[in-house]
Amino acid sequence: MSPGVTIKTVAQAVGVSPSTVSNAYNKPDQLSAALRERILSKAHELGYAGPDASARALRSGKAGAVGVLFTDKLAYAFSDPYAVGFLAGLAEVAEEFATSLLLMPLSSSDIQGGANAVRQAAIDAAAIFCVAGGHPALDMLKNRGIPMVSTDRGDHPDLSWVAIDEVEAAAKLGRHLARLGHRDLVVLVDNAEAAGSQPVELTLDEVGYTDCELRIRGLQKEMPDARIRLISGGHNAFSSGLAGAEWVLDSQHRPTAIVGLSDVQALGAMEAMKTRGLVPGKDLTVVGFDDIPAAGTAGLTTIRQPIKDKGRAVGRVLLDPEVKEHQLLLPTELVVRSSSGPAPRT
Amino acid sequence: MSPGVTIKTVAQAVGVSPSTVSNAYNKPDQLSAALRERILSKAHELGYAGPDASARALRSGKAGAVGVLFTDKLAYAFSDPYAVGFLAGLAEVAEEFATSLLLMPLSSSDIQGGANAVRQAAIDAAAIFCVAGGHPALDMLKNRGIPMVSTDRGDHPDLSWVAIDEVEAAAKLGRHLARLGHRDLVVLVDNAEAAGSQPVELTLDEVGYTDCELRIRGLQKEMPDARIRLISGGHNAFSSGLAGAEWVLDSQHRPTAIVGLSDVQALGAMEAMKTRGLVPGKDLTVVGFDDIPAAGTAGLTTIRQPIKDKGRAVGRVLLDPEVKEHQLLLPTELVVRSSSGPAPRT
DNA sequence: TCGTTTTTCTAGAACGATTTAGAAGAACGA
DNA sequence: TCGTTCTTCTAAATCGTTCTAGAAAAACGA
Repeated sequence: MSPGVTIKTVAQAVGVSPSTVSNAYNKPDQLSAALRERILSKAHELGYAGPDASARALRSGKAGAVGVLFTDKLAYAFSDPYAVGFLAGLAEVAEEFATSLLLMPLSSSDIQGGANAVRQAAIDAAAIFCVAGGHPALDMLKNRGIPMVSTDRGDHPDLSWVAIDEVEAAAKLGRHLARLGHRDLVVLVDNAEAAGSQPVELTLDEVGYTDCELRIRGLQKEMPDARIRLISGGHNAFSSGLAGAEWVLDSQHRPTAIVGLSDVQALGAMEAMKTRGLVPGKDLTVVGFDDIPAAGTAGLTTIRQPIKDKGRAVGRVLLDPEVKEHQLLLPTELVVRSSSGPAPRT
Repeated sequence: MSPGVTIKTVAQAVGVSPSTVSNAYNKPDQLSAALRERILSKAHELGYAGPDASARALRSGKAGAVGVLFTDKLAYAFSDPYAVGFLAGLAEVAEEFATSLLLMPLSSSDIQGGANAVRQAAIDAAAIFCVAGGHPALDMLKNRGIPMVSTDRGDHPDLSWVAIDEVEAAAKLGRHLARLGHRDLVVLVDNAEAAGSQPVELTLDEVGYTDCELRIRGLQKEMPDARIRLISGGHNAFSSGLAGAEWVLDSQHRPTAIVGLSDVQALGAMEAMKTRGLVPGKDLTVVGFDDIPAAGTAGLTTIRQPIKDKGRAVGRVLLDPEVKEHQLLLPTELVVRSSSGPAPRT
C-alpha cells in the first residue's frame, strides 16, 4: 500500500465521509451500489488495499485470530499426525468464522518468554493443546480475560475443555491386554528430559503430562497385578519410541507387551522389533493410542479417538457463541489389529 | 482483564502519566526501578495484564506476526514432514524476533475467501510456502505492501525467495537413474484434481505447481530418450503415493523405476510394492525427493534439501533487517540408499 | 557556585479505523 | 398536501497505545 493512504485519503478523493468508505468495505447494504463502486475503484486507483487490520482490531475489539498454544518446539509438536489432525479440524472451524490461527509454541526452556509472547499476542481466544496446567502462559491468558479451551480435562469446574475419558480409554486397552494374558508391560512415555540422552525408566510421579498419567492409571486399573514399567526415549516421536523400544528389547528382561502412549511411539517400537526379526502380535504385542492413519497400514492395535472432531469441537466452543456446552467428552474405541496377540506361555 | 482497565487507569491509580506506565512495560531503562516496581504491582492489583496488543500494533505499526501462506487444507499441508520441518525452522527465527506465526491456508475452492483473509490479517510479512504464483492472495499482499518471501524461485527480479535449484536437483536424480540403466519411469505428482478419485495420467502442462514442473524438466534433461509418464494419486501425501503406485503396479505396463516428487509419495509407493511382494531396489527402483527422516529408516534413495535451514532462511530474510541477500539458493545432495538399483535387463 | 549533562517524567498529538446518533432527502400512503 | 417511513450519508467521539519534544529535577565537573 502506498504509504499514508488511509480511509480518509480515499474519502477525500471521492468526496465522501470516512464512515462511508468504511461501510463500502464492511456494510455494503448501507450505501448505494453506485457509490460503493465508485469508492472501491478510487481506492484501487490510489493503491488502498482496504481497512488496516490493526486499527480495525483496536476499534472493534476483535482481533480475528485465535491462538494455538502447545508445549515444546514446533518440530516435536507436529511430528505427530495426531497434532496435525487436531489442527486441521480447528482450522476448518476457524475458516468458517473468518478467523486465523496464531501458532504459539511454549518452549519449555524459556517459560517467561512464552508467557510474554502470550501477553503480546492479538487474539480473541486460545486453544490449549496439551499444555500442562499451571503454566504461567495460562495465567496470563486468564488475566487478559481471553477465553480458552483445553484439550485436557481440568479440575476447575469453570474451565472449558474438549477431551476424552483418558482413564476409561486406557482401561479398554488394559482389558484387551489382560484378556490376552499379558502381565508384564512396558509403557513408552513422552518425556522432555529423556530427550537426547539414553532412554530412562520413570516413576508415575515423574511423568510430566496429565494425560499420560491418566492413561497409565487406566492401564493399572484393569491390570492390578501386572508388572508395568514406564520407559521414555524422549519427546513424543517415532524416534523416541524406536529408541525406547530398542533399549527394552536389548535389555535383560523383555516384557510380553509394549504400550505406546501415542501411535507414533508404538510405530517406533514396531520398527525396533522389525530390525530384530520379531513379529508384532506373535513374538511380542505392541499397542498404541490415537489411531493415526499410519496405524491402520501398520496393523497396530490402538485406541481410536476422533481427533479431527476434537479440533472442530474446540473451534466451535471457542468461536461459536451458540455453543453453550463448554465441557465435552468425546468417544473412544478399541481397534484391534494384528499387532496384539496372546502372551506366550512362560 | 477486568473490563475497562487501561494504561490510563493504572496511570491515574499510581499518580503518573500514561507514557510512564507504557515505559514501565516497554522501556524499563527510561524510569527509576522503584517507580517501575510500583507501577507493575499496582497494575497487577488492578488486574491489568499489560498493554493491549491491537492498540500497540496500531500505534507502532508492527503487528508482531508473520503470515504463513500455503495452498490447500491444513491437513494436506502438514501431512508432509517436509512442511513441518520448514515451519519448525521458521518458528525458530520467529521466536528469536518475538514474532508469532499466523497460519493462513488458502483453500483452492474459495480463492476469493483466501484473498480476503489475507487482506484482514494483521501481519508484518509473509512466507509463501508452495503457493502457485498469480494467486490473488499474493496480489493482495503486494497491494498492502507486505514484504514476502517465497519458497519457490519467481521470475520477477525483485521477488524474494529462498529455494533450491529444482532443475539441477532433479537432474542429479536423473543422472543416477540413467546410470543405473533406467529408461522407463513413472513420476508420482501432486495434483489437487486427482484427489478423491482414480489416479490419473497427466501431461506436463497439467502439472499445477511450478516446483513439480521444474523437477520433471530436470529429469527429462538427463534422460532425454526415456519414457516418462506422470501419474497423480491426489494431494501430496503418503496415501496418494500409495494409490498412484498401486494403479501403476497393477496396470499392463510396469516401469522400471518410480520417482516420487516428494518422499511421502515415494514411501507410499514402497508400501504398495511391499504388499505385492516386490523388493525396492531389486524388483523395481523407487526414489524420492526431500530426505525426510522416514526416508532414512525406509532406505529410500532421495534428494536431500536442507529443509529446516530453508525455514530459518525465510525467517531471516523476512525479519532480520541486516540480511541484505533476498534471493538464496540452498544446496541439495543425492542420497543413495537401498531403494534404487540397476534396471533389470529386458 | 554556575553552567552542562544526565536522568526521570509528562503533555498532547498521532495511529487508522468503527460506531452511534442523527441529518437530509427521497419515496410513500392517504 | 402533510406526516411518516426508508434510504443514504455524515460528524464526532472513541478504541488503547506509543511517540516526539521538551520540562523539571538531579548529578556532575571544574
